Amino acid sequence: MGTVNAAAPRPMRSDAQRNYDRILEVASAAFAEKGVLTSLDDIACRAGVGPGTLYRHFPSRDCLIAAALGESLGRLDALAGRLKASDDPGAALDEWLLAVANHLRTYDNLPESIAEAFRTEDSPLRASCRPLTETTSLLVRRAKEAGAIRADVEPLDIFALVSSVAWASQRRGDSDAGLRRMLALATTGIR
Amino acid sequence: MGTVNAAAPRPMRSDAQRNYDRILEVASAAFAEKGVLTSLDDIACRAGVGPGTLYRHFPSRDCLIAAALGESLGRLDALAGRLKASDDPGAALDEWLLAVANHLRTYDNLPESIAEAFRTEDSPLRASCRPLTETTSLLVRRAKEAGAIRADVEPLDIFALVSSVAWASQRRGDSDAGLRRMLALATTGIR
DNA sequence: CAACGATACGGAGACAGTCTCCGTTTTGTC
DNA sequence: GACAAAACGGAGACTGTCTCCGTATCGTTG
Repeated sequence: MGTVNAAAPRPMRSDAQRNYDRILEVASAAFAEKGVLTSLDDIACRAGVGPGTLYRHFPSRDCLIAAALGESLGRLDALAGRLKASDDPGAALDEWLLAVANHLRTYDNLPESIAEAFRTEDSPLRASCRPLTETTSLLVRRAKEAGAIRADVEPLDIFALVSSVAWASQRRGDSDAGLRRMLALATTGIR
Repeated sequence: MGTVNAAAPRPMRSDAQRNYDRILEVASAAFAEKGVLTSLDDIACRAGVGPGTLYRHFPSRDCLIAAALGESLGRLDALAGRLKASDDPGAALDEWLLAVANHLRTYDNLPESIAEAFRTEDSPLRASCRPLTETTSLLVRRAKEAGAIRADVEPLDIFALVSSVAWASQRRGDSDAGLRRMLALATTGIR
C-alpha cells in the first residue's frame, strides 16, 4: 500500500485535546477523593464540559479509570525495571506484590472494577493491567527458579491473592502497615 | 411493671405476613439468580406488591439480604455446634473457614455487601453475621490453645482473609475446588 | 354483623445516575 | 472568508431507589 500503515493517528483538534486533559485531571481528583464510583456526569460538569463530551473521549467508566491510572502505572513500570534486574528474586517478588497491592488501592473501589474488568475480554482497564500481570509472571518465574517459592502456584493465583488482600484492606480502611501485615499473612502460603 | 417485658411483638396482620413471605421467597430466588444487586422494585413487582410494601418490610437492601440469608445461616449454625464439640481444633477451624467462605458465596456480590455492612455500626446484615464471627473467634481461640495456629493472628484478620478469598473466587468464577485451593493457599500463613 | 380505628397496601412521582442523539459551534485548511 | 470535518453540549430517554399519602383491608368491639 501507499500509506505508511494502518492507523495514521491524526492529532486531536486543539479544543478536543484541551477537554480531554481537563476531564482527566478532574477525574483523577474525583476518583482520589470519592472513589471510582463517582458520578461521571458530575465529573463532566466540574470539567466544564457536557456529558456527551466526556463519553466521546471515554466511552466507559473503565476507560476513564484506565487513563487516570496512568501515573501510578508509570511508577510501577519504573519499579518493575529495577526489580527485574534484582539478584534476589524472592525479595523482588515481595516488593513487587506490595507495590501492586498499593496500586490497587490508588482509588476506592478500584479492586472491584479491575476484577470485573478481568471478566471481559477487551476491557480497557484490563488492558492497562497487562504490563502489571506480565511483570508478575516474570518475577514469579524467577522466584520459582531460585527456589524462593513453591513451584505449584500460578502467577494468576498470586495476582488474585494480592487483589483480594488489597480489596480487604481497603474495605477495612487499613493503614499501610495493615496492608503489609495482611499481605505477608496471605502470601506465606506461596513459599 | 405489670407487662411481661419491653417489646410485646404483636403478631403481623395476615396480609402483611403473606406479603412478607412472598417478598422473601422472590428475593431469595432473585438474589440466587442475579446476585444481591438486583433491582428491588423488580423483586417487589415479581412478588406482586408495590415498592412501598417491600420497603416497609425491609427498609434497606441489607435487611432483605440478611433475611434471605437465614437458611444458609441456619446450616452454618448447625455446623458450628458440631465443630465446637470437635476434639481436633485445627481441623475444625479449617472446616469452619471453608464453610464460611462458601456462605459468603451464597449470592453474587455478597462479600462486597457484607464488607460494606461491617463499616456501619448498626447494619442488619452485620448483625446477622454476629454468630458467625463469634464462632470464628471461639474456634480460633481453641486452635491457638492447641497450638494449631500462630498466637499472633486475630480472629478479625482471619475473617477478613476468608472474606477476601471468597470475594476473589467469586470474581473469578471459581469452582468449589478452586475456592478450596485459594483458601488453603491464603491460610497457610496462619499456622 | 356493622362499624370503626389501626394497620397495611400500592403506585405515582421526586430524585439521581447513565448514556445518546442531534442541532449548533469551533477548528483548521484551501 | 468560506467550507467540510470535527467536536461540543445539553435535553431527554431510561433505569433504579425510595417516599408520601389517599385508599383498601383487617380484626376487634359493641
